[in-house]
Amino acid sequence: MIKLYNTLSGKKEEFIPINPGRVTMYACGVTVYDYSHLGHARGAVIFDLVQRYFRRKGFDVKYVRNFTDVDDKIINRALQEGITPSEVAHKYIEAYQEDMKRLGVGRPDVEPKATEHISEMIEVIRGLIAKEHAYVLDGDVYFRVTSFKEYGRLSKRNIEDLKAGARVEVDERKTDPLDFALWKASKPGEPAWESPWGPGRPGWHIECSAMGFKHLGETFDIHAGGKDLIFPHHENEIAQSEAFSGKKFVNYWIHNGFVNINQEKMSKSLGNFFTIREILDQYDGEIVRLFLLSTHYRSPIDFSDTNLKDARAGLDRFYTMKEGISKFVAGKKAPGSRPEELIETTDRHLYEKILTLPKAFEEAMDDDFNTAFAIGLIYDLVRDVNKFLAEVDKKNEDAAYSILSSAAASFENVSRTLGIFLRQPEEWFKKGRLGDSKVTIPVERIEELIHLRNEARAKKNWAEADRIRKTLDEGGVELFDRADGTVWKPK
RNA sequence: GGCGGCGUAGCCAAGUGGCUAAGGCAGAGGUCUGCAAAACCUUCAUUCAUCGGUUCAAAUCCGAUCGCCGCCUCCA
Repeated sequence: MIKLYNTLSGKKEEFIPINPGRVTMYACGVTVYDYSHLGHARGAVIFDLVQRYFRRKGFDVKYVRNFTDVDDKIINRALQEGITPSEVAHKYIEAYQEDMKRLGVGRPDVEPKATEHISEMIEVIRGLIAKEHAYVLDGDVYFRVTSFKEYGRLSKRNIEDLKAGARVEVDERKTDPLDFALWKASKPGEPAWESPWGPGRPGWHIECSAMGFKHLGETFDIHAGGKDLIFPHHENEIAQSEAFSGKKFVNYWIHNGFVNINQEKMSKSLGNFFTIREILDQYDGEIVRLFLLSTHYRSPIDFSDTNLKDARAGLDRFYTMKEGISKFVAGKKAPGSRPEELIETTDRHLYEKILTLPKAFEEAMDDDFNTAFAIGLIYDLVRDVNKFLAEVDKKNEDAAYSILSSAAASFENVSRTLGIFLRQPEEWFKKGRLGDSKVTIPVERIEELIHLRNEARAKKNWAEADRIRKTLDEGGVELFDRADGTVWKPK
């Protein structure tokens, strides 16, 4: 049973799909007017994981994440860059796709663009006008907030409070200051589509309703987005959708917390943001992904160098263990039948823990996608497996094989869902860690120096060995002499 | 001003009524190692912002206080 925190009720609720075994899910994507920042990455990573988790649990999932490709900011950007708005949108969609790929975020089933759903939006607006939930003003169309009695239910506000605190400059023509635009008449030179109210473009909120309707139906299971979208975006979506269809729009609303810097929300307006690609220049995508998953998705997460380094250290530890397992298993044959019987009683507990990891993982994930706890479970078992590896020589070989190959399988099982810890250790140590390093020596030269140093070591020429170590150290390379050979890592 | 949230060890972070308050990083001591690191072992919160209350029992529920943050304007 999956429980998730529903913003609508303010509580964790058992997930009950509209159609048994199926999940329809919509996540608000990005407005493509610039490179996306780490805050956007957080939502993308967590909701990608949510839909993957539903699939793991056997649900047939339809996951939709949109691109807002028509908007004031895109128009402004186009003027700045001297290209058309659609060129701006195209450029940043491409960039977003690259960023997502590097973060291990899969492509949703549908990635609708607002500009490709203009006629659907017009239909919804037309319906809202017919039902007197909307009105036309000089080529603009506004939604009449007071016509929807449940307005404020999601964000837990009432219309009076909103009016009292309103900081919006009031457009005197609107019937009510809270009314929001469904359709905006275009000024000359702006992107425009024909409509019953004259040439114009859609307001922001209407796209998600129209695209949700089209791809998922008038009522769907889950709608996701950042906490900052609760009001007004999602509140407005509910109002216009339910006023139009007369049906409940969405059963479960889930919202992720912000990425903070020095306890402040990372945002464009504060100017304290890092784009995903800036961060990926320094840290491998897997580090960033692990960092984002190591805090519960509804809590704020503080972006800092220390926290990224912690994530990197965690990956080092995991891959060191994975390497240990591979080294042991390599070259050995799988034992015959019932090797479990050879496992010593002292290792029974470990074996049990290994076999139940996927189940424990699911218990954590079932509880509102508690990835932080799930990762804790993995680290906990890493420690136990390392302990076992440290004395594996004393163990029965078949039993050890059985334990370690089971461990590899269990880790693989949960890693596949989390989208981390999936690489080969060599690849992690040679490539993954290189991203943020200050390694100034070419890899071939490093290997060559290591070879020379080992020749010196073989002759017990420690002075020469240490000189080479120092040279590499100055080039940002750290050496580790292990029983099975010398390994290097970026500092 | 309205609404919402948060405050757990040096740092990050789970836990939201009841076994020893997960896990990680950093630190300390040890095993190992030419040196070093990794790995392993040991250690590291009688206590959960503060003060009251409810309860047989609270980090977990209630109230107050202090501090921080978010939304109310485009925002993941």
